[in-house]
Amino acid sequence: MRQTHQRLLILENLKEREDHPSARALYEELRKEMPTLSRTTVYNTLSTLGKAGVVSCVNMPGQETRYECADARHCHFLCSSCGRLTDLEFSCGHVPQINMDGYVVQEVVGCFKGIFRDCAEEGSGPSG
Amino acid sequence: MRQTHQRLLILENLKEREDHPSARALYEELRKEMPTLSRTTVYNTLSTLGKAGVVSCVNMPGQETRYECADARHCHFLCSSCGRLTDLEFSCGHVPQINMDGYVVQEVVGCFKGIFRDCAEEGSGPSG
DNA sequence: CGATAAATTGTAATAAGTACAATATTGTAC
DNA sequence: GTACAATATTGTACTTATTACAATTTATCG
Repeated sequence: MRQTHQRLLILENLKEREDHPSARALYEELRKEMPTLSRTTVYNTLSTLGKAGVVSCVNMPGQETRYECADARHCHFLCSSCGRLTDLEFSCGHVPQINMDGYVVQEVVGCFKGIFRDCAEEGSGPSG
Repeated sequence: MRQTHQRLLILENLKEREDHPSARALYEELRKEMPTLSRTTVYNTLSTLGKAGVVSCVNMPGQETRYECADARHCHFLCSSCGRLTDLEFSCGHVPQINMDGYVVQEVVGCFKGIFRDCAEEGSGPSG
């Protein structure tokens, strides 16, 4: 894989931040540093880095796909009030067990949806 | 909530099948029985039933949102070869524990991606 | 049955993501 | 350093899931 300015920029940015940005968010942010950057490149790069196992993504209903650097397996928590997506320290522990059956697991997408206590106390909840 | 033909039809169909259809798939299927059914109604109904806690949905990268009747908490397995989405009997066991911290969990979205042994043996994998 | 509030419908819009062809850049051989 | 081939980037156009909205229809209650 070639080392291009765009790829380095995207990967560096993804390493620095912990807010699991979407492709759009990355594009908006990085355009400030590299105005010629194209949306397509962001998607391509995330896809390439994803296939290379360097980047992984999180998908939740009604949300854009959000990306992070792939490291140890962990789960995610999405706050339905503020939209922040954070890492949870543990990983789902059932993976080895389900390899027994009729399928082979390649990837674990564990995600928890709820609301931060802060958010719950501030407003009166996500929909009110 | 009003009891309409459309809602009953959608809910009944969702109860019968176990393939976790997408809104589009439901629409295509149910149009045979009710040709006047509109796409918007399918989306509206799934959203309404979702808010009522009757229906839940599963989201995986690069996939349409797929729906099922909400029952006991469980995880899902998506086969990257044939696209089938099946229920896994267990649920992620960490939910009570993470209620301790700074957030309240409302929903668990546990999903495992991989390949059915059948699919793996038949072809030479999803991309070949 | 008639009123009213809610649901359905179809069209149009939004927006995430992809395809593609032209241009530019990278890594390598010399 | 220069030339070359392979790969990456760019921008536009397209696809497609989902949402917005206004007009029409239907469910429910008296």
